[in-house]
Amino acid sequence: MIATTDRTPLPRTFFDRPVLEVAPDLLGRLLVRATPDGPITLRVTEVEAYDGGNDPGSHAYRGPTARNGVMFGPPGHVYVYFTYGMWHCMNLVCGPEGVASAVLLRAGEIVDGAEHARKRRLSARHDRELAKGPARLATALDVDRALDGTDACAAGDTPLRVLTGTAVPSDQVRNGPRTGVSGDGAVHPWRYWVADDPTVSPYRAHVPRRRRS
DNA sequence: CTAGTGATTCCCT
DNA sequence: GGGAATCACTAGC
Repeated sequence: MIATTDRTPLPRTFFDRPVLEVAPDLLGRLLVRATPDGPITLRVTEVEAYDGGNDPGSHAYRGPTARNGVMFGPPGHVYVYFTYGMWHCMNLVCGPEGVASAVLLRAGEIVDGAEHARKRRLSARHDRELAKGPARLATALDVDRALDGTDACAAGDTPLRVLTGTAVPSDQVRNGPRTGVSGDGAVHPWRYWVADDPTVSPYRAHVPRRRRS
């Protein structure tokens, strides 16, 4: 008997838990994004946890700002930030309202609507590279700051939703240091990925860069 | 395959 | 002012 994929939306209670519980539990879940061209479905294969005010690596570490306000709101909503002057990255807010933790979606496998994703990811040489990395994932799914604050648990005709999918068994979950995180936040092994999955991004340690003259 | 570097702009200090 | 939860491209092994 082969398990069929569960298309039921994840309830808000799924996200209203400690972020270190939610992060590994998101692997294998499905993200459905309604793009202007058509729907794209992504199976989540790699994430990172950011533990709000306790975590020097988190955008919320120094309190609420114009950028990170959504992180302090209710769980199950989307936090999108702009970085490196070019890219967007997408998170799902966890924990109760007032607790600013979130899970960064770092990579995934596009299981439906790849023809729409390819049009925005022209440099991808294989479909497994369409969403291999957080900014590639956001680009493939046409996610930018306009989606910041979107409720991913809402019913009806929404731009973005998270479905139950098929959770990855715990013996196939791996974890290690977070990619690109500098300073004291780098010590936590809060990156989680699916073992041996070809859509998981390569690990890159943080490298301080000097500004060009 | 790995390592090095330019691109480009928002946001906080 | 200058770093940033990154990517794409190049050189070299």
